[in-house]
Amino acid sequence: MKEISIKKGDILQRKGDLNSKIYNVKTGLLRSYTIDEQGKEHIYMFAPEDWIMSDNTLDNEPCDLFIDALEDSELEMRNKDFTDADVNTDKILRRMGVLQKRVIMLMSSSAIERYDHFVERYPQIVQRVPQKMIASYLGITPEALSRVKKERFRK
Amino acid sequence: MKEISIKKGDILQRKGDLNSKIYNVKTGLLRSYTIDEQGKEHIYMFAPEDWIMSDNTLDNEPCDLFIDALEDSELEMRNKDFTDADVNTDKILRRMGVLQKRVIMLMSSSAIERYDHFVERYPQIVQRVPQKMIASYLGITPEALSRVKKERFRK
DNA sequence: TAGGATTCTTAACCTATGTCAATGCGCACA
DNA sequence: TGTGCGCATTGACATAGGTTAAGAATCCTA
Repeated sequence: MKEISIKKGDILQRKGDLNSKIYNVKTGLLRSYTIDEQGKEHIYMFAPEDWIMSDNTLDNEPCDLFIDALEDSELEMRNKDFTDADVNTDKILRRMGVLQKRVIMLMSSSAIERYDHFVERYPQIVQRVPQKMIASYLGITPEALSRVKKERFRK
Repeated sequence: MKEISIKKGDILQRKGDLNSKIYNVKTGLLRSYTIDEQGKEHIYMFAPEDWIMSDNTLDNEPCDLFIDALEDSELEMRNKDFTDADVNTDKILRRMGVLQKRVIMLMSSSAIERYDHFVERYPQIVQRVPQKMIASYLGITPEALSRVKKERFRK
């Protein structure tokens, strides 16, 4: 285990890397994202204080995700061994719960429903990142998010 | 831990239940799915031999998923305590890897790309379930899957 | 082996969201 | 105190996938 401090914009991991670590966020805000063949960015997860951030690419293949800092951050970095007591089962379970909800919402909810759910669940993050990143997390374009927010207002 | 045998069609868990268990599939095939407000079914996961099946709804809330058997199956059923040696970290990591890939593909790939990926990754499952269930897993309608398969063929 | 149920395909039409381009705003910095 | 840059908004248009309905194929099961 190693404690590290990083600045806003610093990159911790790049898509294709092999030495994937697990980060425990003490202060600040991390983001993981991928870039597809068309060069488009898709945010996979935000990790504010008290969350863990890691890439879980299967089979020790080159990882899929970039990880960078959206704010100056202090982190604990360790190798991915799950038995480590500090990466406790509560955080793993919470992570799986978030992913389950996310998959279900991507499959069954409209853009505006996903947005409302996000704002309700993560009001702090909404304050801390530009709206285009929230759109990216929700799986839509910034233009679409702008539009659906406006449309809802008309009702 | 308890060993149970169930028949095709048997339901192990319903949306809204509280006593969520974790199942280790020894033989057979399970499926988890949700039903949205419009009554539409969305498959969350398949679990063939050697996979685990569980609901990871957050905060001990009523669960989101139905779980049923697509084939006669033999299972090990246990409570959700992660420290149990038999629900090992390999399976947890594999599960998180699958979810990560799933989220990324839902956000960045077209229907036909998701289908091709599924067929490549799970050829056995393709043989064992109707195509409309694969469509449901991919987040599209059976009609759309039928169409995109045909369209690809035209090229 | 027939008959009903389920699944798959196809077609016409619809809608949510993407794409592209233009504009304006707000903020950091010279 | 301007000015440049990233971000948000808006509009016109494009498109992937949804909806509905019908028919064809397949499969259970009596």
